Amino acid sequence: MTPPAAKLSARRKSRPSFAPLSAHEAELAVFFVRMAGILGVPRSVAEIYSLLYASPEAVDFDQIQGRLGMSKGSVSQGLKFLRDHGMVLSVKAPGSRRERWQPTPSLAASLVTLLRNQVLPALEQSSPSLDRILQGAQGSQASPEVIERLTRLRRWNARALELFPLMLPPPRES
Amino acid sequence: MTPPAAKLSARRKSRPSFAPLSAHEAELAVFFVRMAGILGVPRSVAEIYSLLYASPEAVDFDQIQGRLGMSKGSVSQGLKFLRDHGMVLSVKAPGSRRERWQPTPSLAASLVTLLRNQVLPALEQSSPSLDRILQGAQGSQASPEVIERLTRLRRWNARALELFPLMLPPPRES
DNA sequence: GCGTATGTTCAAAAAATATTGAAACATCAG
DNA sequence: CTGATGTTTCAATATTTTTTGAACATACGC
Repeated sequence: MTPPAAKLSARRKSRPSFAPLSAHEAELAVFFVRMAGILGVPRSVAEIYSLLYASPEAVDFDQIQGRLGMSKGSVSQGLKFLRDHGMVLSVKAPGSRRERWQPTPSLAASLVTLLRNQVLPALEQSSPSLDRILQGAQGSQASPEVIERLTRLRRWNARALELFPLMLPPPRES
Repeated sequence: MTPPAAKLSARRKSRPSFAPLSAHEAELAVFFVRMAGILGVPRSVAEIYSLLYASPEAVDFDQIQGRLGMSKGSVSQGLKFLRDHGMVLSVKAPGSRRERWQPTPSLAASLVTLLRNQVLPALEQSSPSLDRILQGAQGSQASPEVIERLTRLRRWNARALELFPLMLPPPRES
């Protein structure tokens, strides 16, 4: 099936051809993918982060796409996710429009941000609900045991709500 | 379409017919489903837990199935999940083969167990990987920056690994 | 300013996950 | 013992999530 040396010297852009992941890079990706799974972060996002983490230099869009063999769409969405959660930083080389990416210095801080962003909205949304539910239970003749449970639940919710924001300053302006 | 009073007095078992969830029960379920989502716990499991949580008395298999309107399979799997993570307890009424379920007293403890069960295996599996990766990086001429990152990562992994088991005694025997 | 290098969006396809239900299994009350 | 009750299993199905890729936007170097 080998096609006849496809119109050689296609001037357009020497078809970059990126190195596949090394064994160690691949193994690190497995690690990150596994951990990400626990928080429901998609594989592609974990792979991107892993690549940046194992790279001495900042990595650009095309390298990410090429070395991980994933679509533009995935790279774009993955970087958006990582950006939105403050997990990566971009550096622009002068005289080029292209952005190059690297992991935020502290992985710990990144994780806290991620966690916060996932949990806080849920807690906030639930707060009024819990109040309503508890009041309802107290109004009707609900069992003391259930009321006790609901009370504890609401107390927790409230405590988490005031504790979380202390863990880190709110996400930087976009 | 009303069928002719379907053979009345079908002796077999008066078709129990379970009450649908009350407004408050439903709202609580939304809360638990939302929280469970963060940890990737399926909706059906959260619904079951929520129902038990809001019930003054222990609840049996058929009631769970009936009130939540879910299949036997889901109820069975859901209870298995909750059982395996120490989140529910069963009580057997004397003279009946049927089990009745209630939430474990401490939701906090349940969550820790759940977390531990999800995270620990991942950490353990990853430990040798990380060692290998780091050694590889040190062997080849990897950048100091990357080596530093990998070192920190492994230190974390190790620390988490020794910290986690302290949080609660290992899951009770089945 | 123009044209293209660079990135984003989003509908459709693919993959992963959860749910169902019927058949197999287990157990205990009689 | 045994048969009905109570539960689990698992292949098939339904649902949700993720990925793809081609069309669309944007802005920068020239």
